[in-house]
Amino acid sequence: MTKRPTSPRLADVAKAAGVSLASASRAMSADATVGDGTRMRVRAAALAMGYVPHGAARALASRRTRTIGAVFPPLDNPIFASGTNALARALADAGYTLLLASHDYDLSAETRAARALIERGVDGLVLVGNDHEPALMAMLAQAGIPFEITWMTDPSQRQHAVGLDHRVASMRVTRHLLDLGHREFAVVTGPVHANDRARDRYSGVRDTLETASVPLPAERVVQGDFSIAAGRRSLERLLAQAPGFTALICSNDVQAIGALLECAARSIRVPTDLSVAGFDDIELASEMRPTLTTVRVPSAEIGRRAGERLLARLAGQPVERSERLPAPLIERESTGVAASGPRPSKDAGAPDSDRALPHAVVDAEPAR
Amino acid sequence: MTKRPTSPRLADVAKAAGVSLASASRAMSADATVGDGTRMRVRAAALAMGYVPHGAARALASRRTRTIGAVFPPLDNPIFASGTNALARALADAGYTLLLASHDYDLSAETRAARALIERGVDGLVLVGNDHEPALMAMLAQAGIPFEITWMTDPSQRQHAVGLDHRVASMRVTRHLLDLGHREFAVVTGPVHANDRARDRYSGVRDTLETASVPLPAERVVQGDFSIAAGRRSLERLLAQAPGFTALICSNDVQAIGALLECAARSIRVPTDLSVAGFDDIELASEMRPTLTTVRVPSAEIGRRAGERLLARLAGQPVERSERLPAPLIERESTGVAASGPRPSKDAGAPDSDRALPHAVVDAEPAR
DNA sequence: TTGTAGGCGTTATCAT
DNA sequence: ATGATAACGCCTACAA
Repeated sequence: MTKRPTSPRLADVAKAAGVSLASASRAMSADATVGDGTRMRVRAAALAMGYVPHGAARALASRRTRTIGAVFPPLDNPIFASGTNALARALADAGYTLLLASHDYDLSAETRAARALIERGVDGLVLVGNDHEPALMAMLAQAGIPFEITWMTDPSQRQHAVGLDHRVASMRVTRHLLDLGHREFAVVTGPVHANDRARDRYSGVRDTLETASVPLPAERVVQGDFSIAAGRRSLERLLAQAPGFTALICSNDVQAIGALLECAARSIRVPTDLSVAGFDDIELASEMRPTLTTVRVPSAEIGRRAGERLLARLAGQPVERSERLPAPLIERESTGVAASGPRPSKDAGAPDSDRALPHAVVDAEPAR
Repeated sequence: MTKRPTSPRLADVAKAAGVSLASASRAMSADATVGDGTRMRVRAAALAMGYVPHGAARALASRRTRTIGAVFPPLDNPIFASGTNALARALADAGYTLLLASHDYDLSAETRAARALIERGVDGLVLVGNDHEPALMAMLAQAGIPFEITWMTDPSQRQHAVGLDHRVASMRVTRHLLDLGHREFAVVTGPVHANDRARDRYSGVRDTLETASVPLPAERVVQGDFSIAAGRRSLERLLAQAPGFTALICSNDVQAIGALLECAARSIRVPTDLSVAGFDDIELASEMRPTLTTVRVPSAEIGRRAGERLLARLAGQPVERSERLPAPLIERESTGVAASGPRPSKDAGAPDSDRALPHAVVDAEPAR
């Protein structure tokens, strides 16, 4: 044992390069004012010694960690997985790292997780939706940490947010089915506690039907979590307790695919006997047979933009408060003219030709 | 403006509680020797002032961050998503936080990502597989950071690892199909660069066939990435360039499901005309029609165990070097007796009754 | 352009 | 059980 092999510090690098600690520090950080020769020598010495900066020391002195935190619902959900992935990538490209925490739609767990991230000194935070404990918001305010709300927009424009209007998108789906002549609806909703996205989607359906004077009795609404199995069971329950519906709206694609599989198992023809719609447009939606009518949620773009926006704000650049991404209705094979639909509202004779275009993208952004 | 509202430091809490900085520090960290009264007063003061510990300062002084890093391939892959999820949870339960980085099967990106994590002072690191740049291993060694290899075991027992033997599991799948009388095989392999799991799975198939003197011509092997679309295209290519096979082995479930969907589109009956097998046992595998024969990979458990093992090692507890989790073959509906299978190796008359048990778990751990 | 020196907020080592 | 006080490794005015 020669000397106890502790990893080299910046001071060691400086000594090896024959410069002061300060110069070494400048040479290592990109944009400082250092002589070219000095920079080269320092960098070379650092490389040779296998020097790795000490993040904590750097953070303590500079008061920033080049780290962004994110508190997400379970990553098992494909949309959050792809969002996380895109977020991590956007940050990495800028030399930032993602600190990740997740929770099971449990607000107090979310607060604890966020607290852990804040203690770690994250420079910014990414949250999902607007459902949070006041304590969390207070912590963020006191710590002065910039944050982004994702997947949702903030109508009040108080928070920085990048996402979509789940309610409007959901109304679009409902209207699509109404236009196909459906009058007997059933709904599979997700867990709505601590999940404003699911709540908005449900209220979009309910209110649209109400406006159209189409009833949605309580027995035609069931709640299940976001899994294929839950989708199957939900349809099963609906068929048992209130059969006779011709249109089924699910809170997300995973549930809808479960419903489609259950239909296949029961020889229920889709869309002849039953139309099924989802939400998210995961890869499987366009690959299933029948292909699934759904709303395209740009998860990866949400993740990417959240990262970019946060980085821009940290750099002092202006960004618009709330950014709404398009969430177009994607009409596919799983929805069609109502079987026993009474009076199809519009051109009930023609829609077959429309449906012949499976992957047609109908971006019905409300005209305004 | 009264005083510039900077967030309170431990010194402020100490003052408010009427104790010294040192006592306040001890009162905040669980296991120190402090008087009960002191602890109470300090905690109360901290709560009242909304005190949040400064992680960087703490890390600098204590030389540990209570943070674990993980460098994963894309989380789009369901197995990594659930593994990440379980890992994050296991760590959170112990007061640790997960620092996450991901890469696209790019070794140099992986090294860069790991470096970023090490700079952040992670107390431990989780990697996937054994394919890494020597530079990364050198960094880990020099920094003295404990790490876990996941999804793979390390036969040499040099590294700490928790995972499964992809080769053996893959051989099990192949033998299952051989036993069903298949002699004409086709294989969809994943990207094998920087992915020893995929390599092992492929070699397991190839070697098993070779041992059985069953040919696997080059035209019967295609490579595609891990997506449903790639699975479909791969089957398409195989049918175009070398039709006539009765068994298809895919590198993972996502590809296999793509293949099943393509079969449905082409009216190829599964398993009557073609048997299809996957790997991973994602949720969809048991929900698809036909249900998919595959290997159950305990992704969530791998993530959880990786976290637990790392925490145990950090606590100085002993853990066995390399931990192999069971990866049983799950026989389901997508595999069956070879249509034109020449001389079924064994009891070709009976297997139908076996196949009548769709979800049967056959854990064929090699006897040894 | 480069060097000097004073923090950054906590923990840990000593005394007491 | 508690209190001073010296690290911890780096950044950043400020001075030269």
